[in-house]
Amino acid sequence: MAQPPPLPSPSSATIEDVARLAEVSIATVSRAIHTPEKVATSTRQRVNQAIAITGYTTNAMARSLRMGRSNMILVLAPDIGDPNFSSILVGLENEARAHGYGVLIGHTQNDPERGLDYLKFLNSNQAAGLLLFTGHAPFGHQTMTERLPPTVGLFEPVFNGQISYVGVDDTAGARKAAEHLLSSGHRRIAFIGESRTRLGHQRRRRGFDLALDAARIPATDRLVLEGDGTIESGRLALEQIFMRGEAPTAFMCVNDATAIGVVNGLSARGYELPRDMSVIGFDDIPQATYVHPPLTTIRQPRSAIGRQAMALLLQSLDGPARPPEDILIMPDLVVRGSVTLPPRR
Amino acid sequence: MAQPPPLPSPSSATIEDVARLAEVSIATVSRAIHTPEKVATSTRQRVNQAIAITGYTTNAMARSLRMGRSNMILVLAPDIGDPNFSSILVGLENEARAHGYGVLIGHTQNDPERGLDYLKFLNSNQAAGLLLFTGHAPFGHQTMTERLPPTVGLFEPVFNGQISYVGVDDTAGARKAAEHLLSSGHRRIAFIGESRTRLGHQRRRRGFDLALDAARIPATDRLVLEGDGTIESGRLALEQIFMRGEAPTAFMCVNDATAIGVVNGLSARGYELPRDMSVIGFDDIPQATYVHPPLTTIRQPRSAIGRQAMALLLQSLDGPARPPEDILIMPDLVVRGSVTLPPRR
DNA sequence: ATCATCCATGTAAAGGTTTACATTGTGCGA
DNA sequence: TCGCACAATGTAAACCTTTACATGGATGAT
Repeated sequence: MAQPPPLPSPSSATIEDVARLAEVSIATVSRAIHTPEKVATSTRQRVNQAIAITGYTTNAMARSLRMGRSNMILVLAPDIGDPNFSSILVGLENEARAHGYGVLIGHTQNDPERGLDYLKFLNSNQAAGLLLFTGHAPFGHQTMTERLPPTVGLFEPVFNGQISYVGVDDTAGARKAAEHLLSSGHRRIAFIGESRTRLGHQRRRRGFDLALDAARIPATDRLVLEGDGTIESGRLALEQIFMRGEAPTAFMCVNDATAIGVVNGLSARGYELPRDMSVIGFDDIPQATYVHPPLTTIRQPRSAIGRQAMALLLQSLDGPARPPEDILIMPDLVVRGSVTLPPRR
Repeated sequence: MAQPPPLPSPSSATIEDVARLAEVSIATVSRAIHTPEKVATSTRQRVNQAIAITGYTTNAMARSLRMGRSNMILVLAPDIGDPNFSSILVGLENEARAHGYGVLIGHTQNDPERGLDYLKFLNSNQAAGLLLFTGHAPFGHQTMTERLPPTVGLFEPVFNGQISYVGVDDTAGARKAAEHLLSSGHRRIAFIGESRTRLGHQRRRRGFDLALDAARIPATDRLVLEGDGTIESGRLALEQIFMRGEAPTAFMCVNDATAIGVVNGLSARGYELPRDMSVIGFDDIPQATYVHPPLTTIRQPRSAIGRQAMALLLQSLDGPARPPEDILIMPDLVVRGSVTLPPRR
């Protein structure tokens, strides 16, 4: 008859249980786990057996308390639903896992109270490193970075550039987008989504200007409208343009959400796209494929950003402190159906 | 002249620093924080002052280690990008926060290895409770639930119903959807997304059958196609229907993603919707608004589910153990543009 | 004046690890 | 045979809290 399997201890086993069973001291158990070469083979075997029987797993909390450092990385995002977020996460996690780190996610909702909760988490050494999504400084801007563990920003700089960040080369990407419109023959182009606060969006504006400068399009021929990067803001900007009565032949939008707003607005006004108007976005979010027409846009190299950001973070965890470093990855143009030649006058 | 502000200790202050400064014992400090009524007013003031000066925040890890329980809730999801997830999260977090708990998110990607990492996290008492998204059992199905902290499932039952879950009443919701199609005059209706594994989807199928039974639609008039709930699966099922040459007048899809696949497929074949075909979905994901035509669907009461699930979890944290309990919330029909009368023959 | 209460505070243990240092025992060279 | 080096293991402190229990002093009743 088969023996019933050994009962796993109801509340999980401690290192002491293992030591007792293996008839060694707890120090030896710890060594058998972390520096096996310092333990005699026979002892090691007994310990491993005892671990198997008890089902022991080391209490990460006690471990971190003692070591003053955990092996978790905290990723803080203002909005988990951000379509950029979920795809970047996989890159982050793969890289972390390869180095023995786990990833936890915190959702701040741009609420400083919540940010503070996570700050306490960090101050208790419950995470060894911090990743900040989309340039938000979740603890209020005055936070001293000295109290934080090693930190890397994702997509946008944080804390006035006091820390490293990994992002896309917004200027170059935007320039590619604008050049695509120019080379399709457009001359009157509107830029939708001017921002005073978001650096990335400012850079995209700059890329737009660089391309149009190079093509010698006079500044007076450029329409620039403000927007906060939401679908609604795209629609709104469109209204303003039509109120002024100066319709361009193409729209370059600061991101895909804005572009979707513009596309919807144009369709609602009876324009047939892309015959009557061309629209280009930035980001390549999943929805970009499902708009009609599918959006031509600039693709965020998401998994590359995730991988590099985590790699950078892990370096500063293990290695010595290094000066902040900005890594910009070049994005690519994705041609779909929303850009064609301008209509004949 | 203003004094320079007191330097915050470089590595964060411990309770001992506070005690020294306030000239009391660490026990008194702890009491001043947690049971202030047991500390003399004057002492309490001195302690509070010392806390302010040192910038002390209690080390959550040491606290949890001592108390054998933390005040964090872990939410485990196979796919953070799931459009249901982000909106449910807010409900969860609000409820948790109101009771002094924080929320951390783990992304399992349906990878048992990652699941195991989070299991270690739990076994170290780093989270007091667990929330499982979409019926996935991230540690492999054989895991003994005894080792887990109090756990509640979201949307679908987990561990064969051994734990409570909060979800939508899929059967009733699907019935509402089917009845909407019936009352619009449809008689030949296809159900897209039959599943052998996902219970929620099976229930939706059942709601479909109940409605059609009640309307005395013979079983032979019902088309049922398999699908795994992805956009692609919707498109695929559509192909099969056309290959068989038995087009219905309406499609009831197991979820919105499937419905989007069907809508795209129909448009690609030149059908004009909703004139030629009606389509109804389930879930009401954000994209449902941006398809053409906007999708009529059944709305998941997301924030209610989040709130209730967290409330249920918190109850079993504080109160005594209770038997597993299933809470089903009734979803509502959202009428948009994808359902009309069937075309005349 | 004596004693019992009670309030405010301190002492010390416990929670589960890791690791510097101390101890033991073995083998080897002289 | 002695002593030394080194390998294997054990002892105990430290990480930072919380809390049961002990202590001391003041208050009030008798």
